[in-house]
Amino acid sequence: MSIRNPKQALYEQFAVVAKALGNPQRLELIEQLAQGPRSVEALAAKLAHPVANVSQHLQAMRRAGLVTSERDGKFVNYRLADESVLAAFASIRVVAERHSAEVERIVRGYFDRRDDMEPVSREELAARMKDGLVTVIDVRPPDEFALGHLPGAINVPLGQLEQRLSDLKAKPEIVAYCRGPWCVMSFEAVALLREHGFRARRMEDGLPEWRDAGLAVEA
Amino acid sequence: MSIRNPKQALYEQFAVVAKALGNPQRLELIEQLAQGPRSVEALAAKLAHPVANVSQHLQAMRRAGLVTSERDGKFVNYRLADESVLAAFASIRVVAERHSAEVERIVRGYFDRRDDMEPVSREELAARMKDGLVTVIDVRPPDEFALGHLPGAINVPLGQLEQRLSDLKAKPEIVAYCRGPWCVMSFEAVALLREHGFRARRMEDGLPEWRDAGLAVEA
DNA sequence: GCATCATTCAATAATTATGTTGAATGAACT
DNA sequence: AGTTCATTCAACATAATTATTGAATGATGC
Repeated sequence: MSIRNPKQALYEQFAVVAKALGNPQRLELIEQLAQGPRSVEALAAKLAHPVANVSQHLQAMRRAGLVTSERDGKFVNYRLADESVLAAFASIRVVAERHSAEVERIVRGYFDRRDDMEPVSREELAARMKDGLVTVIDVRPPDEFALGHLPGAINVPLGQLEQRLSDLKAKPEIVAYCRGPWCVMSFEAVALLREHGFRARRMEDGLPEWRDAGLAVEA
Repeated sequence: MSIRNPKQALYEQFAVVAKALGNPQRLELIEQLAQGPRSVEALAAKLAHPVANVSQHLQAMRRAGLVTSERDGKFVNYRLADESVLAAFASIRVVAERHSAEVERIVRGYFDRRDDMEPVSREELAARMKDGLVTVIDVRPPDEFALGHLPGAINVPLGQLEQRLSDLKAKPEIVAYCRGPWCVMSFEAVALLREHGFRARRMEDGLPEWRDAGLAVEA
């Protein structure tokens, strides 16, 4: 159909946005960018993908309005257009969690200790932090931690957690968080901590959701 | 990459859902299904597309978990999996409205009287309806009206509006609504009513949003 | 100016999505 | 049993997406 009415034209534009979200690599880029702005090179390193490939995906997302870019010296930094992009990602995740048998299978297979983990909600954690009853650890890599983290959180990247167990104060409970609701690292951190006798839980969401909820972030 | 970690596998599933939303025809089907369950034939007639084509799109959406189907006699009725699908659609629409220059262009070109139209919010309309100060007209086709509409609304399909102007009581104001926020029919209805001297406005959302907000629907 | 280096472009090949056509399926009814 | 008819399947052609490679761009700093 060559002649389109305005409604069809609008729907095509909505489809452009959805299409831009319809690729696992781009979703991973969004998760990374939700931590903070990044250069193409940094993103390529994180995802372990060729730079040209990442650049193309970023440009596709820019065309769709999901991200913006800004040159800084010889680097081009990309960032999420705004929080509505993360909201769209979240709503797609909800649909998948509710209706995809495959998601359920993956979660069962790899996150089977999930029910044991009794995730802590943002609100609950904020309350417990105020009482000083909890040690909060951020298991993301240091560069992501540096761009913002929960107030008072200590940065213990997952790879170093085992060696640094003695650093953790013997508060009643340890809460681990990372990039977002399905970020694997906090699951593994909690499992490891429990193996060593700590009382540990996950925060339900990651830093981006915490920030979007208007809660305080330390830089 | 043939070996995938659970995170990548999850992201692939999220991408499946987003991809299923990444097609204008499927989005139109979702808008239709948001009005109520429909058979393949009915949907094909609404969209003026071949039945086999619509069937394939519906099956793609079913695989992605967006819709469910149920046989009723010789018809197969499809319906949205749940309200999270409409929420995902809405969040994608928000991203497009905020960041797509093309969407802005379309809206300017075809909906340029939009600012004049001072849309009525659901809450405001609900209040005015209670006071009996407003005539509510549903400009959708009769079959969609029959599946549910605002309490007290009268069904005046857009094509019949001009002939039925005399039916409209001289209440202080007429409010028109249709399928959703970007449904063209309510815009055109308001423009036509104003040309004939009526004081008319649009409701901001459509019936599906009204229903999802928990407000009363008449069958 | 010239070299460096992050990013983008261009060209290719492989895969996947899309629309069309006509035939197959399968439930309902005679 | 056979007919009808809504839906689905199968096969094909076309278009779009994706990853990969190497070259081009363009800003920086010597």
